[in-house]
Amino acid sequence: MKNYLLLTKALSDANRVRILKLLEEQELCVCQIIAVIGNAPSTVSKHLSILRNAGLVEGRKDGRWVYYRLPNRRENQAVQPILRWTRESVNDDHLIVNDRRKLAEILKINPSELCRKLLP
Amino acid sequence: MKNYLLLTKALSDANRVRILKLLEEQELCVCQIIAVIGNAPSTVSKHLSILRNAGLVEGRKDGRWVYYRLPNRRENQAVQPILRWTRESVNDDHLIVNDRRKLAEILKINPSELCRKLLP
DNA sequence: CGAATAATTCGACAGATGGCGAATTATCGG
DNA sequence: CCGATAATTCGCCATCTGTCGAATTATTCG
Repeated sequence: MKNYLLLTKALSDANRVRILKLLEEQELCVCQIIAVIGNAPSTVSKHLSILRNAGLVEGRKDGRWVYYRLPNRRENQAVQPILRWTRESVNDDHLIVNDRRKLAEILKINPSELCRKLLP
Repeated sequence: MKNYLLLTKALSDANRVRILKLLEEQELCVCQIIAVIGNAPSTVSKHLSILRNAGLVEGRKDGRWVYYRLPNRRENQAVQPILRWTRESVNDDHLIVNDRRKLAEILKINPSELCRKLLP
């Protein structure tokens, strides 16, 4: 039950679901997620820690950057059903579609340039 | 997304999950649910309305009593995957096991007697 | 080493949520 | 028709949660 509630609570916020949907596409650096979601860095960081704590994302540190991705079956088998359900349930939502569009734009920018733009 | 969040929010409270797990066994009258969960009637009623609003339970009025049950495939196909996941994910939790025990006791009592006992 | 920068943690605050008791509604039984 | 009763709605309160900006940590690069 404890773990079940960690999952459902993590999934009961729109911005966290948006983050998950972004990561369905590919691994992303925190500053890229910030650029799409539009919250303050501290807020996004907290969301990511909640998702990680529930086992819904994996973090990988590379120098100054931290990359997040969905766990593969080896890393966390338990969350695969709920990730699949999320993948299938939320797709044609305007917000999500628009996020994908934004992400495509952001991926054209060099990540290091991106961060300098975001934190003035 | 709106519907997805209705579901995940509804499922992100322990007492609401307890109610769902009780209903996996059989249709139940509100007073029986109150007897197991132990919250005030108004609280249980609110939980039930949140669950119903998410499509996770169906209510049926029979005279003074209202009975709740899980929706069958005809009534709400969309929630079947998440109900199945809930059924499979939360099972050997102490709280849930104990609720089943309590329910078994309560089912021995005539429902009309039960209610008189509960609301003194 | 020291300035710059990516990310996280901390502290504060507004708004959402779960809880209860009182009031209300609907229904049964005398 | 009227009292009793099952359930819901309402009003209120304590707590939790999402958000931000400031402070902190870790790392790169001049």
